Amino acid sequence: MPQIDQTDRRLLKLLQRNAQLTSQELGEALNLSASQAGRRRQRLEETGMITRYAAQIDPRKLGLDVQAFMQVELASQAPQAAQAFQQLVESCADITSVWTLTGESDFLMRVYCANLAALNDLIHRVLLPHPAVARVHSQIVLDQTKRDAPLPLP
Amino acid sequence: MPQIDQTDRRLLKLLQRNAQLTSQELGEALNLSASQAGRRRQRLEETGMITRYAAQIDPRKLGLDVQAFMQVELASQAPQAAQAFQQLVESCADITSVWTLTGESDFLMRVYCANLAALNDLIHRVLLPHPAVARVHSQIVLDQTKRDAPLPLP
DNA sequence: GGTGAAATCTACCTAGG
DNA sequence: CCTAGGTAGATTTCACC
Repeated sequence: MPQIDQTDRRLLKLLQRNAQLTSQELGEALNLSASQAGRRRQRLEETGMITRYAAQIDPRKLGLDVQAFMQVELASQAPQAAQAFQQLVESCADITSVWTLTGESDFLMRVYCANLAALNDLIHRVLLPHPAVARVHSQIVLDQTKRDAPLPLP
Repeated sequence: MPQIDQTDRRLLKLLQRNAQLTSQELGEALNLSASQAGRRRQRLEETGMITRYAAQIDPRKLGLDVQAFMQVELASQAPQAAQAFQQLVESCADITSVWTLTGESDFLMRVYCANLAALNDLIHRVLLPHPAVARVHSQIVLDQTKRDAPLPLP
C-alpha cells in the first residue's frame, strides 16, 4: 500500500469540496503538472482512499422539509432483533443513514421526511409498532450550522 | 422554477450513488437520449437542486479510526454564547458537521479523530474548557449499518 | 432528439535523479 | 530503477441546429 503524502491530503481536501475539478485545475492548485495530478487522483481511487463521487442534493428543493436524528433502543439484544431491525431500516427510504453507537441507545438514524406528519407516521406507524423496537427518541433538525466539511488531515 | 418529474428524481438517485455516470449511461438507464439526460442534469445543477459533487473518502485509510457524535449544551442561551461556540466549531477541523436540534441539547456534532486519545483531548482540552460550553455527551460510532443512502423520492 | 467543436481523461512515451 | 512531465487518441460535454 503506497504511502499518502501531504500533497495527496491536499488533493483529497479539494476533491471533497468539489469533485469536478479537472486534473489541470488540481495541478495548478498543488503546483503539479496536470498529468501528475491526474495520476495521483487515479491512485487514490484505486487504493480505495476515494470510495465514490456523489452528487449532493438540496433536500428542501426535493420537498423534504423535515430532517431528524432518531435514537432507537431495541427490545432485545438478541441478534435476530438486530437483524429484523436492519430489514426495517433497509426497506425504509426515509432513513438514509444508521449508526451503532456506544451508550444507552442502540442506534442513531438520520431521516428525511416531507413534513411533520410524515415524520410522525414514521415514528408511530412504522418504528414503534415493529416488534424489535422498544423506544424511539427523535430530535428534529432546526439548522445545520456546519455542513460536510472535509475530513481533518491527520 | 421548473417542475421536477419522476425522471428527474431517478436521475438524482443515480447521481447520488455515482456522480461519474456519463450522460450516455444516464440516458440508457432512464430511456433517454444522451443529450436529453445531459440537459436534465444541467438543469438540476442550475436550479440548485444539485448543490455540488463531492468525493467521499474512507476515513480509516486516512488514519481516522474514531468517529463520534457529540451533543453539546451551552452555558447560556445568549446569542454571544452561540456565536462564540460557532467560532470554536469553525476552527476545529475534527468537527465536520454541526446541527441545531429540538430538545434538551443545543447542538449535535459529528467528529472524526485519529484515535481515542485525540477524541478525549477534543472533549477535555478544547470543548469543556471553553466558556460557552456547559456539557458534552459523546457517543462513539461502532459501526455504520446504512450509509448515505440517496434521499427519499417524495 | 441529433451533431460537431472544444475540452478532458488516460495510456503511453521520454527525460532526469 | 523510479518518479515527473509531455503528448496523442479516445471519450465526454455542451451550445447550436
